[in-house]
Amino acid sequence: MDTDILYTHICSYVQISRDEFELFFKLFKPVYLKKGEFHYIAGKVPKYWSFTLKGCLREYWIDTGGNEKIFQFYEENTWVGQVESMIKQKPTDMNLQALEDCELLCITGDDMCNAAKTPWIQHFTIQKSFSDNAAIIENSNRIKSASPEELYLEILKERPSLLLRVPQHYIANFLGIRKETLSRVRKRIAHL
Amino acid sequence: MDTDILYTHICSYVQISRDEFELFFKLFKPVYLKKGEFHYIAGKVPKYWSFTLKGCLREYWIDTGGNEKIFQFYEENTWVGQVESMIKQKPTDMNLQALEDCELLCITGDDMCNAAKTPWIQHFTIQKSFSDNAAIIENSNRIKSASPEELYLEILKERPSLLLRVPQHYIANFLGIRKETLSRVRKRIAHL
DNA sequence: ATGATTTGTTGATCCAAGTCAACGATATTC
DNA sequence: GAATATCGTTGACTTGGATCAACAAATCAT
Repeated sequence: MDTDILYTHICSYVQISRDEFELFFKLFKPVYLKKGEFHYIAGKVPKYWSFTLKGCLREYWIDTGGNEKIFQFYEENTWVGQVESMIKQKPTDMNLQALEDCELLCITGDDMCNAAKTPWIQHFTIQKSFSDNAAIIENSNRIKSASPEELYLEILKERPSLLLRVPQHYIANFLGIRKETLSRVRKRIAHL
Repeated sequence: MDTDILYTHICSYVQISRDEFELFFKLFKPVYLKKGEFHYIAGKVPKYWSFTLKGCLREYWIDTGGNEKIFQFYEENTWVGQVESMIKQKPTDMNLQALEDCELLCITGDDMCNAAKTPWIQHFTIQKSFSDNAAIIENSNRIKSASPEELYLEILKERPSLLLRVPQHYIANFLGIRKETLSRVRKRIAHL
């Protein structure tokens, strides 16, 4: 198992030695998902907090009208999990599904809580929580205020890799528009 | 100064003694805002993290089109502040304005960081950050998926006090619709 | 390979909300 | 208490995106 990727990632939040990292790393186990499989589903408490090594996943919930709403896509080197739900042992309302064969590094809620007694891990957790918070707000604001065309151009600029691996109708869903509308937006943009 | 309100509030997150609380409480100072005044503005780093004792505030940002977008209203017994911005000394893009004369309890970013060395305060901070996180996601999801009428009915149910003290056009802005549309929604609902 | 499913495009129509404008009602201010 | 902002309602009109439907293209399964 190549530990470099996660080590590098964590170092972007906190300065730690390789040894400190290895102790933490021992708590993770690899999980492999086939395309289409679920890592957690609505109505249950997720088992793990996970780091994506390979693959792409979509996290969605079902709205009151019974429609799937994609909340987020996760690609390589991102964390995914329902921390609040695991801590409080409260079922999540999100579903996490692999869009490709995936390879994750997973830690249980309990192990994470214990690990958080270690100062640097606690610090990492807090930093991450705050920056997640800010990112969610920013993302939420963006979606609230932009037109479909602006949203698509933004995703084209910010996350071009997504567009190459995720079916368009999922992108449309994520942006809160119909697949037909996205198709037309793309056509309009191409003609510019 | 009546310390009961904040003490009770914090106890809903962590079990602490009155003495422990008083030590923490010493770090807060009262701030009074007149209707219309700003507690922080976009482009600067906010000075304080604040607990609302009295009054109502709106937090908004300016979108790329130059329009005000209300992100949240704050009433009594809620925390308001840009934690990420204070920690990283990075200017916020939010404005916080008093909609009524307000009374806040404020702690500086530095004092908060120091205080976070105390275990219960750190625990409180983490818990709050996680639950904020979950709340923001839920709110963002709601706004994404509901019709104006559903949104208004929800606010009517969840935060009826807001409707009594906040001008309707601010509510409309918060819901992401025009004031005329909200007026018509209200008319329709009244006729049911 | 071939049939079946998933995915993406295009056209026609509809409708909810935006826009513009006028006006009433309500607060604020001096 | 008159003058002035602010706030809320209503009407007429426009429009962007949803909806419905048909089909084309790509992918998958056996």
